Amino acid sequence: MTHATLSIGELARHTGCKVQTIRWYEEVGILPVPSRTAGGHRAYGRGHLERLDFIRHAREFGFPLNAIRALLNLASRPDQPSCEAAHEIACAQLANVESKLKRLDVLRAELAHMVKTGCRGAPADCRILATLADHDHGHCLTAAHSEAIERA
Amino acid sequence: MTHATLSIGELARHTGCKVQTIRWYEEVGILPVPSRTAGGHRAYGRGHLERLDFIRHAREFGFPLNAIRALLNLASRPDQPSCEAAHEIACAQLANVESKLKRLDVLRAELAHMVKTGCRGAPADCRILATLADHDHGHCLTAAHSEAIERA
DNA sequence: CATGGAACCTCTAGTGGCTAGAGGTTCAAG
DNA sequence: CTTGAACCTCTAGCCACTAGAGGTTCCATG
Repeated sequence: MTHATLSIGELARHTGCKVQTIRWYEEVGILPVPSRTAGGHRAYGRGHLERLDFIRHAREFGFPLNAIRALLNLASRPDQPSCEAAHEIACAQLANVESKLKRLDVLRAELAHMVKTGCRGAPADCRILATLADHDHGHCLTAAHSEAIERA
Repeated sequence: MTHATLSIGELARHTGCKVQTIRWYEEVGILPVPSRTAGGHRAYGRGHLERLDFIRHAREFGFPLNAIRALLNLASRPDQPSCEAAHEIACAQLANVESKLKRLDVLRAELAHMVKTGCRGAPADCRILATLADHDHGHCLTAAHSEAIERA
């Protein structure tokens, strides 16, 4: 009753996280090292469950692990500046997502244009290959994608 | 006059590609091995320049290297089925970008909500940390982000 | 022709966030 | 006591690069 323990598989089921991922979170120090059974199996407690829930949820929001680490530190000691710092981290992530969206939107328009134009029967007239081969970027809708558009 | 050669640095300048990246493209076999000077420096020709231009341009459209490899093969021998195959690859990339856009849009809305709600003075009431810690996802606008929203 | 510094060379390791597999051990149900 | 699922560690791979160490070559000056 005091503190039931969970195997790594049970923890995985409870959190929707893969077993290997849990072990990897332990390795990179974002999830505390659990105690072990006599045979060497990991035994997790409620604290681990909550922390992993937090991590998974934050990952779904796209926060990188470093940001999650910071958020977890803030959450663990609810003293004064925590809230502001959390706000900053969330804002940074929002800005990140917004910039990705912008770049992807440009990209979509260009790709859609490329696909739509297609080719006119003859393979030599293929617009897709022509667009990609074009030195002057003349087929592009914009030149705005010049700096690393992927890595989005 | 016949075929001026370019050093790796000159090729980099002409294509907007980093020197290391060019070497890496060679290593993974997407850019042909160039000839060398007596001292062992790489010497590139016009063919390399054009191919690297194609690669860079395609990368700006977010095509993965494997797709670019396929596109280059198609471009090199303009026989019948090339155009259709190129179209397929471009469509796949467009679909890819569109699905990323959808997921990022959901994400943006949720993040914006999270940031906007903020906290109400007391750090214990911080909505950001609360949202992330929330087991039931009660603070989320949607539950649609459940499957891997990042990797976008 | 000597010199110096920029540009080149190879090789290794790191990024982020996992995922997959080999080869072996432990646990729990029957 | 047996079986087989779940666990263990360790290594390597993914993608597309990027960074750095430590050494060599090139070429424009003096």
